[in-house]
Amino acid sequence: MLTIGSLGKKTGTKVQTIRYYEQIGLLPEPGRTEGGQRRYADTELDRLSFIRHSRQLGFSLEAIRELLDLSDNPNRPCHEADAIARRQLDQVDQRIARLEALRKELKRMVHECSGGNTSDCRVLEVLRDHSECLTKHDEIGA
Amino acid sequence: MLTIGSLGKKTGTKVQTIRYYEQIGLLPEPGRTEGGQRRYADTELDRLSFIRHSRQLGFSLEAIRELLDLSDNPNRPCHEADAIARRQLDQVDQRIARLEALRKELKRMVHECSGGNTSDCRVLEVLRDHSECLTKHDEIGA
DNA sequence: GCTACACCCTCTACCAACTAGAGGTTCAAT
DNA sequence: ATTGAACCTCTAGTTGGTAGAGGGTGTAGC
Repeated sequence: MLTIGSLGKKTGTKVQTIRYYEQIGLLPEPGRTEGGQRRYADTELDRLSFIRHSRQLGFSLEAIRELLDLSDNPNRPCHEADAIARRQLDQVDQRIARLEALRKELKRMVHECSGGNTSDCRVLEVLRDHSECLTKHDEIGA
Repeated sequence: MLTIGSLGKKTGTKVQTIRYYEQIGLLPEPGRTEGGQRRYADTELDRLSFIRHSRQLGFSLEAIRELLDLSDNPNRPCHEADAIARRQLDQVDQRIARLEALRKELKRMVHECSGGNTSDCRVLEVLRDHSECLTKHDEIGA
């Protein structure tokens, strides 16, 4: 039986985060000691590892909730889990594309700056005047 | 003189967001009509455009606050603005690198899935068992 | 058995950067 | 004068946690 602190150490999770996951229903309510302290078994360790690993791969807590649900029902078809992962992959692809457009623009800004006063700073100038940009980037950030 | 709504339309900003920027001191308090409605001049239009453009390039509101400050003082040296932009560029580079590691892992997961039941789903299996991963990705997400 | 002290408990509030809605007022056109 | 869109303030919600106050518990050493 693990205390919340040692569970945290084993999974690389802060204690508050574990309680937070319990609060939003991602982790079940664990057993307690007489004095009211949480004690965890290996099932909970596995579940928390699953959650943390999924977070590292960028899945949202909502997506993880679905994945856990699928994982709990071994006879449900696999394509649902697959679809969630594919969706995540798409999002990552989109974010990379946006960030790369961003990088290009920033690099250009920074390279054109030649020192001096802010009155003729290229960085500020570009920020002031959108028309100086190469791309439209309506939604580049995010 | 612009109403808050038309200022929003011109800059692609929601009305609530403009009020929010005012609240946190990014935009000055504008003039008001007798009835208390905000009215904006071109200075504010420029300032909001600057903010929105910077946001599109991924700058934080705090960074934008500094940039606006520099922009307001034309005789301050340019390298400060340059440093802020470089910092942003570094962050973007790091995010891209992390996302690319992520994409690799996700792609592998998805490709290995061959349909069937969740009981032998590769996606779920990889999430369960970190050791199946190619990279360490302690901090891949984010 | 007693004491120290690290660890645990709940609760509230905070972070970024907005967004949404309730409930009420004003502006401008007809 | 009336209508209706747009405005006002205020509060609360979003995601995924993090921080701190104020107090209780578990256990190791003596």
